[in-house]
Formats: sequence, C-alpha cells, structure tokens
Amino acid sequence: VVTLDPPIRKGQTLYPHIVIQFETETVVQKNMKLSRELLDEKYKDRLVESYQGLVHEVFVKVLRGLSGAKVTRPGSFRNYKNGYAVKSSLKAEDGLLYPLEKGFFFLPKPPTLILDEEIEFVEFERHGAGGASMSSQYFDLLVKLKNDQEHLFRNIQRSEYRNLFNFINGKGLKVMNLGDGQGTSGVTDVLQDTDDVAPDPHLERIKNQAGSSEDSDEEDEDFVLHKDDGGSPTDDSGGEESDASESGGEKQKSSKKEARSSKPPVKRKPKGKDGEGSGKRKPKGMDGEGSEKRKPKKKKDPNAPKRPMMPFMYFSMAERAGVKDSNPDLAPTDIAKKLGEIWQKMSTEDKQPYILQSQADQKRYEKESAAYRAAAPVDVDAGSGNGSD
DNA sequence: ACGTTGATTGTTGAC
DNA sequence: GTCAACAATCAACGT
Repeated sequence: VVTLDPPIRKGQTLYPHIVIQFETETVVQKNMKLSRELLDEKYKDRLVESYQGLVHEVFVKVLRGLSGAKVTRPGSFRNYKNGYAVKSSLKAEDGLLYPLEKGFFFLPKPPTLILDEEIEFVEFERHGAGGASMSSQYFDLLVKLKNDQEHLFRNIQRSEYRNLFNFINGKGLKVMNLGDGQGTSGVTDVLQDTDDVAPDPHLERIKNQAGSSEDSDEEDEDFVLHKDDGGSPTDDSGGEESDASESGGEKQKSSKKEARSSKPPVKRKPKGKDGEGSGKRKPKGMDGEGSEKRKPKKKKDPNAPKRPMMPFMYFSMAERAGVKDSNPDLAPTDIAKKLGEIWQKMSTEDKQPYILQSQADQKRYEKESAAYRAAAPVDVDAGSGNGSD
C-alpha cells in the first residue's frame, strides 16, 4: 500500500492509498536506471545500483530510496493461526483487517487506515443480539472515531477474539462492551467460553467453498517478517519504523496530517445496533449443490445491433489462418493467445489497416444503435402494461 | 467454452 | 442527478 500526501483526486473523490498486489514468490533482479552521478549524489546512502529479491521487497526498497517515505510492516499482532491479519468485512467487502502498532488497516477494498490516535473507543459486538444462546461463530468490531465516524468490521471469527482483544487492550485503547459496566466481562465471557470449541466442520467446509481460499492466504503472509531479520527491518538507511504509520517519531509536525487518515468519507450510522441483525454475506451460491451459474440478468435482444469489431478482431480474422498454418498443433485458445502476443508487439503503424476497418464498423454500429433505440423506446406511456417484446 | 483486446454497457458509491 | 471507478459483456473463430 502506497499512501499519498496529498491524495489522488478523481472527480469529487479523494484516494489516499494505492493498493498493489504482488506475486508472493516472484523474484526479480533489476538494475537502477540512474546515472552514476545521480546515484552518488542525490541518492547516496539511499539507493544502490541493483536489487535482487522478492518483487514486493525490491519495490519497497526502491520506493523508499526514491521518496524517503517510511515503511510500515505488521507489528506484534498475530491471529490465531499466527498470521498478521484477521478476516473481516467492511461495508459489503470481504477483506483483511491488519492490527498495527499504531493503528489498523483494512485491505484490499476499501483501503482503510485508522490511526489509534483518532480512535475514541472500540466496541466488540456479538452477533445475534440479545441472547442467551450464542449461535454465531462471528463477532463484529466497531471502531468509533473522535470525529464521530464509525467503522464496523463485521464477521470476524470468534476464534480471533482472544488475540484481538488482548492486542487492542494492550494498546490502551478504550474498549466498550455491550450493556455492561464491568469492564469486559459481558462479551468476553461468552466469546472466550466457546473459544476452544471447534467450529462446526460442515459449516467451515461450506464457507470455504463459498468464499475463496481462506485458510491458506493468511498464512503465507508470514514471509514478510522472516525475510529480513525478525521484525526490525531497519537494516539499511535506518529511516523506518518497525510498524505504525507515517507519523514518524513524534507527531509534532503532524498538524496537517490529521486529516489524512480519513478516506473517502464514511457516512455515519445512527446507532451501532440496528443494521447487523442479519449477518448476511456473499451472495455466492452455497445451497446444496447443483446451481453453479447465476446470471443476474441476461437480456439478449436478438434484434440489437451487433457490437463493432475492435481492430484486434479484424487482425485475428486476417491472421488466424496464418498462425494456424505455422503452428498446426496449437489449440484454438492457444492461437488466440499467440495472436494477442503478436498484436501487442505491433506498432500503431502496423495496426493501421485494422484500425481503419474498425472505425468503419464503429460508424455502422452507431447508426444501427440510433435506429434501434428509436425503434424500441421501451415503456413510454403509463397505459396498460403491454409486454411487447 | 475457451482465449485474446478493448469499447461499451451496467452497477455501485460519493457528493 | 451527476460523475468516476469498476465489473461484466461481447464482438470472430475453430475445436
């Protein structure tokens, strides 16, 4: 995650973070394309001539050298499987919540950074309100900010509760609990009681099928720390922290930085206890079996004009036979791959004839579309609903 | 259905 | 209601 100051603005929306996904195992060997002088003068002690290693680590080292930015890594928190994050959902998105030394980060979407210093309190909420029966294996974590914003991290596995609570409590954050003045007993009791009970294996299986690979992904995050030297990545340049966000040593210079942790603004919820009644999540088909294809809607009007052919399609028509000739063994799908490969290597000039054909087809499509729209203007008057197709 | 490129269409969220 | 981002769709083709 690259955090920007100031954020990128698109339209009316600000984007404070860029999230990049790397292959975890890919190793690269790259030389800096910088002149010797520049390297010796401006980036002395910050960059070296070449880098080799896991791609994300090289990326971070180079970016840090170029920008001088601080680097944050997972701190001391571990989930119950010894990973760095806990699975959770924010808004409608499933993701990972990383508890850091000085804050929290939810990834991948929406990328949400919360600094401890802006938190008023956190509240653990049990799923399924009210009761004596603790049927749910999940709980929610509500983070209330001093500026009144709220972030509700839903559907955290019950087995994460102990580590998460201890970590948050250890930071000195204020922890609220449901209807209970006595510190932490209410929810804590319930959650901890059942902590060691194995979750319903059937449910687990279903969930894993419905969701995506769930167990594995957290665990292979381990690479991050082991790589350098167990948690203090300050091997070179000494300019980084083991964890926590950008406020480096102190927050004296952070006057303007306060505003930054706020992402695209969050609308406030009235009170934290109305919405979560139904812990519904992904609409992925998970009932018995059978139903695998779900098309929300497929309106295929046979009269609709066909889409225009892109230049690449004309290129494919022209060259497919030739490619097939020189590689008779290739499957049709492999021929498509090859065509795409060739296409990417062609210059705009070479593509020109196909571009011209495509432009002609685009005109054709525009005309037909206009006519099509004029001919079938859907429901015009509010008369009797006539289902003419 | 696959597999390609890339424009268009559809959906979602923010303001 | 408007704007931007993002996801899904779909053109041709041959097995």
